[in-house]
Amino acid sequence: MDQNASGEDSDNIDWDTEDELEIQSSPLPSSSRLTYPDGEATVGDAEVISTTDLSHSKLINHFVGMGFPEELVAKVIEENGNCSVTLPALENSPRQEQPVDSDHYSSDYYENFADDLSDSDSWCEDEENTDSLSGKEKALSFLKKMGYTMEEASIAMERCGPDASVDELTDFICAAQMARAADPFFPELPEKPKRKLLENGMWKRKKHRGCDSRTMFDEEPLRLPNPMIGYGVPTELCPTPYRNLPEAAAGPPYFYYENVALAPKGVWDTIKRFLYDVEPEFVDSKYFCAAARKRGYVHNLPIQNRFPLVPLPPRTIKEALPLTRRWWPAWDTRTKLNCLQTCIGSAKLTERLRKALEDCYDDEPPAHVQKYVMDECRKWNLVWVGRNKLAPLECDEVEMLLGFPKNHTRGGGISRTDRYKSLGNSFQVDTVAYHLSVLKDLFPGGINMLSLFSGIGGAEVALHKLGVPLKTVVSVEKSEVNRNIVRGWWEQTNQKGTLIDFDDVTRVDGDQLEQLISNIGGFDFVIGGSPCNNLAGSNRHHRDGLEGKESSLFYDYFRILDLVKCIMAKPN
DNA sequence: AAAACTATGATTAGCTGA
DNA sequence: TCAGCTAATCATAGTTTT
Repeated sequence: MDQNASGEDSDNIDWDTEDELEIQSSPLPSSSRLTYPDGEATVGDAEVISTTDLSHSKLINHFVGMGFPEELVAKVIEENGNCSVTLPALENSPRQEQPVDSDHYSSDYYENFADDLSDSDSWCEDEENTDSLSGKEKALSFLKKMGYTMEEASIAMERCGPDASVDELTDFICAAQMARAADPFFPELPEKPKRKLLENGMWKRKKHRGCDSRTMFDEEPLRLPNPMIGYGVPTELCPTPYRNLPEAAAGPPYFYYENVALAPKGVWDTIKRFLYDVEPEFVDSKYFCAAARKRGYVHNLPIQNRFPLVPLPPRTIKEALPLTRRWWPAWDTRTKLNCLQTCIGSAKLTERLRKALEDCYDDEPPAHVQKYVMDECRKWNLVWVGRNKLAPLECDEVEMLLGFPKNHTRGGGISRTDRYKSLGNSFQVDTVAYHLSVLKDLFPGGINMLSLFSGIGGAEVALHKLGVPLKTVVSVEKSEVNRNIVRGWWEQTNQKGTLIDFDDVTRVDGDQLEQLISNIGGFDFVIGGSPCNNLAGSNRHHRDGLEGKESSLFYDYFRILDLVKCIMAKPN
């Protein structure tokens, strides 16, 4: 077999990363303190941070940053010391069922809030009256009394787990409500005529009503760039632009979030708003390898002086899969594969294609057959493996295209089906590594990393290939086979640092994070790509957007990142 | 019980010519 | 400006085989 002959034995390369990797146990550096410009006027950071749940304080700042009047936020905080009570007070406002109707954008929009705060005092009493119930019933009952629907409450219970505190539950519901309220295209919202009116005329008119009326609704919807090269790719010559990060986005820690670019409308606007208003960087991995992979990345990393992994991977199908070259007909003009997904084409399909081609004598097939074959080839990423023979990619070919070492996902008890699934859900290593390359100079002594939704370890592999020493990796991954893959890779590559496993992001709480941060001296980097199941176009059944069963775990990414930011900012 | 196998559209965005 | 077209898409559910 000469399919390895291209010299891609990346797992055999000496990466010269044998620096001493001492684990630090020093106290938090006071220099890592953050400032929160959003809340500086009326929301006293010090007081808010001292309340029970740190993430709430930043949520408050978000409300201010998103256009809620500071007076209102401040007032609510004054009335209720605990953020977890004040946030629902804000969110039970008209915003929840806010129709996209120009009538509701009048200047008295916020004046309605005052009325909705009227019974906020009674919540605390209700909390004490439910002691006799079980934990779950108690929480449900409490949430119901707070004005949440049973549906919201039970979704939150399911998402946050049975042992979640009321604070965590309300936190989750608030996040979901914020998303729902902020999404002008949310399903239960108005019929089309009004929407059109808004898009065509009313939208712009509102924008010119002065800075005071600036709200989240005024933002232009995000558009995907064409070409999809983000702030630049190694193979396209263009100067790196300068970008101005929002102050609230600044680290520590550095963070990096990933998900599918082609999500339902409004999803990326929501993601952006939660992640400190950082503009997503949309990049297609076809500029890094032989397969397309359109993804959005939200991060606060520097974008100057990036460098790619070398050697550069093959960037055409024929270079990546040289054995297929001799079978490739001239009328199949593909040079790149489409997105590598979690499932492959069936044998029945390739049989149908073979028969359709064999019926065409020995000449070129007629146009309609060519179109039929090409449509299926593009849909299922088929490659030519013989005369009239098409086939889906093998697991190891997917591994290679995604930038993983050969056999990275092989063996150790994982089925072939699960290999495709895990690979299809992974990062493209070269793409991510290009973005993360700036960490090498920033952390020559290595990094402490929090890796959420780690999967098969795309982030870890990328950093290792870059030569960034991994001091501590706290990895959170639900799938046991995936955790085994990362653990196996960790040992096989003779990592000198520490790998710590968790299995459930919804169970990661502030106490655990405080403990971890105090032990390792803080996280330098938080990375994760949350589930795309409910965002991806391939999902026929439950493409429910960010509120979907799995994709709503995005809010846990935000929650955990925000907790880390707050803990790291806290003077110690 | 686990793994393999197979059938199953809709939502976007971009392009083009009327 | 817009209907009509091309094109892409980190998947799920049900069934069969191992």
